[in-house]
Amino acid sequence: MSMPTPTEREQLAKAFKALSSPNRLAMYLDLLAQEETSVAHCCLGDLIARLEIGAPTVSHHIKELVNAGLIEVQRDGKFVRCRLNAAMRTRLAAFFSAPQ
Amino acid sequence: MSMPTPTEREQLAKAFKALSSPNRLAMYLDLLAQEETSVAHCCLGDLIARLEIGAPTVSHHIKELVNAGLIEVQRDGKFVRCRLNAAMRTRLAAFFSAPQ
DNA sequence: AAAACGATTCGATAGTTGTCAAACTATAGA
DNA sequence: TCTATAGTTTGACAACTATCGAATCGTTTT
Repeated sequence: MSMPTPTEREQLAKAFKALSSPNRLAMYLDLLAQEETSVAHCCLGDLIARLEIGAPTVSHHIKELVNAGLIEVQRDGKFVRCRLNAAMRTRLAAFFSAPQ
Repeated sequence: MSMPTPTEREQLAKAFKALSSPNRLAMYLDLLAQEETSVAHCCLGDLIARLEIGAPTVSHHIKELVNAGLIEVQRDGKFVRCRLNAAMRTRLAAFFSAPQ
């Protein structure tokens, strides 16, 4: 991996900060698992049910994850569907990958 | 990547928290760059010179990075040599790698 | 032994953050 | 239009954190 520019470094720090809260990491892992089992939908209610925190907190965390570029959301009627941002995932994988 | 256990999740969150501070991420990047250019030594003074923060703060950050399993340190006379923990790096790469 | 140097510990402080309860908005269905 | 459901916003607070200056510790050099 080549040396990130200062801007890239800030984006990386932002992504890591987003994943540094245990509950936010759990949310990311939930979406990761969903990705791999091809389950179609994942709305905030699902995440709220699995974690032991309130709706406002989940809503707040989702915003952080979106802002960090880690996930994407999309309104679908009453629901907000969440899924991983594949590009960012690839980028983070590259960051930690040893050269060659 | 298989679903991490709760303990693994906490270790991951800890690692991400350690990388979420811009200055700590800069330190990690410094060591990463060193790794790839095969420069032998890197003591705290080097990191202090490159960042604009004081020695006590750098010392504190180093402890956090060690505690998160991201780097390793070793006393060498007056100096403290720092280098990446390769195993943790591999683990984090695996975390973000898409399946297959 | 004394001075110099590299690093750590301590105490304090300004700023950040995870969480909640209450109030609110938006959409869907009766 | 009324009601229920899904999610958001606001305001507040306790806990945490990045940073600093001053004092201290450990090692090397003189």
